[in-house]
Amino acid sequence: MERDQERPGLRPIDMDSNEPVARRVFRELRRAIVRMVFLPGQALSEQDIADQLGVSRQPVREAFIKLADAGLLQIKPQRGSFIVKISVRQVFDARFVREAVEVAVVARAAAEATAAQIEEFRANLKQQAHAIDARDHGRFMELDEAFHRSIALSVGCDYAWRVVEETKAQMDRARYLSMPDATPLPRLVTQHTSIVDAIAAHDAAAAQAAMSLHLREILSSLPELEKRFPALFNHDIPDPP
Amino acid sequence: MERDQERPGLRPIDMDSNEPVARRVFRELRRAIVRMVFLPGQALSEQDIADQLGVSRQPVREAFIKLADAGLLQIKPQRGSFIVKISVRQVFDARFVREAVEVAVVARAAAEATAAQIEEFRANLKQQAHAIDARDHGRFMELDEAFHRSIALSVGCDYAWRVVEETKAQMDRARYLSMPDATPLPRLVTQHTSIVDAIAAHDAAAAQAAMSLHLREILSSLPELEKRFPALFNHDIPDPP
DNA sequence: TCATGTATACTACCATACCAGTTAGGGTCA
DNA sequence: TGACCCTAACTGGTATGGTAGTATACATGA
Repeated sequence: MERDQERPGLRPIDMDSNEPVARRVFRELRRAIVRMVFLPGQALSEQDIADQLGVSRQPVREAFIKLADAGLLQIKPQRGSFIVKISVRQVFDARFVREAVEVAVVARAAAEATAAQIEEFRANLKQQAHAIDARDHGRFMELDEAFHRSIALSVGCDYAWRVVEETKAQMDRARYLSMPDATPLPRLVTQHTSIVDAIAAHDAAAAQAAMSLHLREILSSLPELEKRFPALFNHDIPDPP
Repeated sequence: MERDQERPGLRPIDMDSNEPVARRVFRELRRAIVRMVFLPGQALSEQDIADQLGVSRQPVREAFIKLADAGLLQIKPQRGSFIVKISVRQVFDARFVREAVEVAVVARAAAEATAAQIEEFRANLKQQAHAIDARDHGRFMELDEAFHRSIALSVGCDYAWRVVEETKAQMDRARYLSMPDATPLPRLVTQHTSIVDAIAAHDAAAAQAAMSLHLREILSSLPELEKRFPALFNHDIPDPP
């Protein structure tokens, strides 16, 4: 048996593609970090990753820098690079920004969304229900992200969604941690439905309230997670630069 | 006379410092772009900048990539890197996100700010008035930024401020463009004062409304600027990747 | 046993060299 | 004169070499 099959790790970078190697390395690493393939606290070496992926150190270095900007990797000069531990403070900060942006977006959606777009949202909701029936948590998380994204893009808030995406990275690590037991997914679908209903009714205030409530509940299990996986969390205050 | 005195350009990077060269190059370039030392549309070469700053291409390249992420530079592989033209669409998108975040921040400030912090805000307001009396526009913009930052940091919204900083870069280029004639600065101080008053009264709704109004007016002169400096603006839709 | 100095094996950072793709200009040929 | 092609001089992307700093294992000493 191939060991790579059992433990996902990192697959070699797909050659013969126009896309810069550095960008693909970044995406692959980011995916691995968010999906907890690399655990918080773990050290990552430019040389190691370069060898595993079959590329030189240079693109790996560029990917490292972008990961550091995204708050997923801490580069300690002349010492090493480490997956940042999940910080409850940091996750809640990200949630705060995400709520601010998505609440503003959904208000615009309630004012501007067309019937066709609302139908699209509802179609996604049906798929979410199917994914739950099939016990396919990974699929549900993809649909969840697509749901929020489609709302933002439907009203032209591309840049706003880009900001949300960055904040999501922090939050999603915690969500992947809680995946097996799973937060009650049907409840999330109910909340999603409330959001769409408010948009369809062109009730901005209700849409904002529904989105706000939804985003506040997503992380309700965070304190419990911190107790269950203390090694993956950063409890103290971060050291200044 | 030194030519460097007349045309700011780029000064050589300060040696003997622990801070990574790449970061300093990034800051210097970002400052130059936001202050319109490099004009939108202008080509920037990694090699040129490296020579001007007295460093190698490597840290310059890293700075370029970060500038591209910030939406200030467009890197066209094998062709060149160009200061992105100001896009009205992009500036308004940034403004939308900034308003969403700062409105949420100021609501929290209205709920939590202490008397000492409010005094600090008012002290800044006085300095703003002095800067206007002294016709020191540059100083005013610094105080303006410090004002918004101090509100965010006073309630622990460090990450939120980081997001705002990114959005500000887009907006500030337009503001520097309108600097000489100047938007009516006393009006901005009045709006700032309204915000502080609402915070002091612990009236979250009023604070939100004041901040929202303030951020909407900042760019009221943007369409006029586009007419006066058409070469610096990007009028068409951006070409897909 | 414990504290301390030192050699070594890392790290990330920066400089340099090479590569492939693009562009612009000049010369050639119809 | 005009369309074409080829060459040379760029561009950014990648690979590699060298340097300074840090952590650690280990030997040495009290």
